[in-house]
Amino acid sequence: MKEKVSLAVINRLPRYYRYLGDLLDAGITKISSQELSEKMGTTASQVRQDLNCFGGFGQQGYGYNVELLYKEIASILGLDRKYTAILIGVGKLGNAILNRITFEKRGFKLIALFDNNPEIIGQEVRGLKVLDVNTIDDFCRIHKPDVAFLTLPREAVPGMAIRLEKLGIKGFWNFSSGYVKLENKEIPVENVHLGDSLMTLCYRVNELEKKLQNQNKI
Amino acid sequence: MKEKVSLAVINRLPRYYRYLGDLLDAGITKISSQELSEKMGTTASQVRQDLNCFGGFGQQGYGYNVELLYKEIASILGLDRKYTAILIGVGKLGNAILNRITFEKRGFKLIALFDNNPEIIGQEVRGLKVLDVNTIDDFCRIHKPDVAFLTLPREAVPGMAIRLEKLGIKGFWNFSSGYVKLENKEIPVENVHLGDSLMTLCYRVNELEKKLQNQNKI
DNA sequence: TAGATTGTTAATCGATTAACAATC
DNA sequence: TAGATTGTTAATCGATTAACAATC
Repeated sequence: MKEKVSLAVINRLPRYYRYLGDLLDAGITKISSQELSEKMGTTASQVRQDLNCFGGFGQQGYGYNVELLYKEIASILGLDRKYTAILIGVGKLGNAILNRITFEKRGFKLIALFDNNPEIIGQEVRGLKVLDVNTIDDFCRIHKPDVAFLTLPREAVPGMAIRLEKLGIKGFWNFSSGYVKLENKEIPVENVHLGDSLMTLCYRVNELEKKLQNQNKI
Repeated sequence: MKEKVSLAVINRLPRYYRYLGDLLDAGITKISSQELSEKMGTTASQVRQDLNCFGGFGQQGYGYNVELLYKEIASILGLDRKYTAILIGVGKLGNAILNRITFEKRGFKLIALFDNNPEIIGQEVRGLKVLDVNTIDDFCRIHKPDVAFLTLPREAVPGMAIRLEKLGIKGFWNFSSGYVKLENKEIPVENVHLGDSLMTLCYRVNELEKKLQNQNKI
């Protein structure tokens, strides 16, 4: 068991988890590091190294029990813990996220939604009434949510982040290109920078094109 | 100028680009690698190494011209190229993406939307009529779009990806947890795995909690 | 010119891969 | 027992950081 596990490994855990879930659904009960690595597009060595950061879940000569490993990874990720979450910004993106993600399976329980648009406030979304963002301070003092999902406009993000940090929020899932810059550098911030992802795609398509053009020349 | 630039560097380019855009907006004309690194939370050395993969854009004793560097990075990423794109799946997520991302600034021009829901087909979104997904083959043969944005349900993704690959699509932006598994391994696939991101956040919040608890014990 | 800061080479660090003894 | 496959140590590879001469 390792002292401090690198972010590279952590980022692979959800992927292992997904693949194992698929195997489970397919009724497969055991898998070797070799087989799993082929599915993931990595090496057997890496699979074993990664898993052994957290413990020896396999069995020599046999491999890994799919169900056991699946549950172990859920436990490592803390998906059984259920942190409470609030979402700020019930616009199109907020709605899409609410609609698409099963928070409960990912370690969170959504307890409130906030917006500043009078037309949206009061609406019911996914069983929760949208609250006025002006009441967020009181809400946090009373209910002490663990994390915040930020699906609001770019400009509003930095201020809201600071405000929520002061209110005791200890994790951010940020969808805007605005920066979540906090006092406490230890508070985790997961950014989903869609624009960045798209620009990376642009670069890679470019590279492929260049390559194809060079091949045609030869 | 480097032969093959690592993905680690590529993934940082959009971030440089964003920060430079902010500087530009703020009317700042020059910046040193040191200053830029502080904003980005990295080292001056890394900034210079990264940029020098593509050319010497700075000037000794002065630093980098913000506007010039901004334009250079746009050109490296290929944002001036404007690849044509289609989007498949005009549900909540598709709509949110359409609403939020300025494709034109990210190297793409959206030319068509597709869905299989009769209620959605025919609607106009962002100036484009939603087309029946059954007509996608003909559309691709005629208009030869470069890339596809996949915002459809998980189950539909693998089949659609293969179908589109055969139709000549050479880049995918995938929002589902379904796998885009292609014949040609060189075709770029950018996955936006929201669930993975959320699970990583869960892990990191967990780590922080553990740390705080240990501190309290001491 | 003196000071600042780049571009680039060299050193370090960390992550990935390979190898193999342990063992189911 | 023989075969398979893990857990783990060692080797390799790549990425990051440091250092410094070049030069604006």
